[in-house]
Amino acid sequence: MSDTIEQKCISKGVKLTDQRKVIAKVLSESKSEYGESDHPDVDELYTRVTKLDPKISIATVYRTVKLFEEAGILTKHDFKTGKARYELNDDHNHLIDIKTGEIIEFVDEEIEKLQKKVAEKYGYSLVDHKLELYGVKKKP
Amino acid sequence: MSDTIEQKCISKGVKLTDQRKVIAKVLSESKSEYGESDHPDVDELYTRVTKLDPKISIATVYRTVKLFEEAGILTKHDFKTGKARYELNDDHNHLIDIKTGEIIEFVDEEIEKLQKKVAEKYGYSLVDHKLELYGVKKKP
DNA sequence: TTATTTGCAAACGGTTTGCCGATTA
DNA sequence: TAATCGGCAAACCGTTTGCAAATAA
Repeated sequence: MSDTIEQKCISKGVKLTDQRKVIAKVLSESKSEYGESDHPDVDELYTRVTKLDPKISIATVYRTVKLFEEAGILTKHDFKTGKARYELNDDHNHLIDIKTGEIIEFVDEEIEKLQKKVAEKYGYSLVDHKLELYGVKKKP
Repeated sequence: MSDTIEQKCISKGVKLTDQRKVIAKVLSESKSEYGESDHPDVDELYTRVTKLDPKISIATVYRTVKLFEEAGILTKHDFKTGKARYELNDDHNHLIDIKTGEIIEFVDEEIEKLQKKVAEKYGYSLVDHKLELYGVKKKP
């Protein structure tokens, strides 16, 4: 589970090219100072990637990001902001500050359980879910 | 609360043009046979609208839909499908069949409460939320 | 009348793709 | 070597916008 991206690629039969290694490196370093993913978009990834290898094209970033998503390595988010944003796969939800855009990650076991229950109730088994909370900071 | 779209427009100071009336009409008739919204995208709206008034342009549909959204009449959804889809404002969540694309609407008071609790926990007051469950139908 | 709206077509911005030389396994 | 990949630039597609004519209030 805590394999590196490169290991995951190998186990999924994804060819490891230089460009993909660089992109993988940037992705695994995409953490905020609190250790959470900072959810970069493709442009942002592209600028970080070209610092390590200036010859990589943005088309490659798009292709790689899609590849990694299909391999179950990355998760794509749309939020309410036009551009798609990516982060390493992990099972958590997002609380988004509608004033600042700050993103807080959280998990809540109880909510997870209830989600499963709702799906069951309609005769479905839950495959995936997306929960986004939008809020404003309260005065202390 | 159960005002018609036209009434809402008037109370929000939105000018009622012929085109907007037609689009409002189509939107309020956008129900599945079970009375749920069928979540049309702009293209779909456009084809329905032009059946009533063939001269309306797609630009007007885009502008109107955005206007109605800003007026709190419509809700825009992105789901995982490229095009934005719209429905009359209502407070419910979506369970999406990943095989068929069928959309089931649901509300769950318990989940709502927990969401509010999570936001509070991080010092936020909840302004909006989005919950999507993706599932597959179980064998009976 | 006057500010707003519409239709048209062109522009936009994020994303995808065809071609072909380069690279991986 | 065979299959896949990457760079480039052009295409794509949903959405937005500038402009002049039309229209709601």
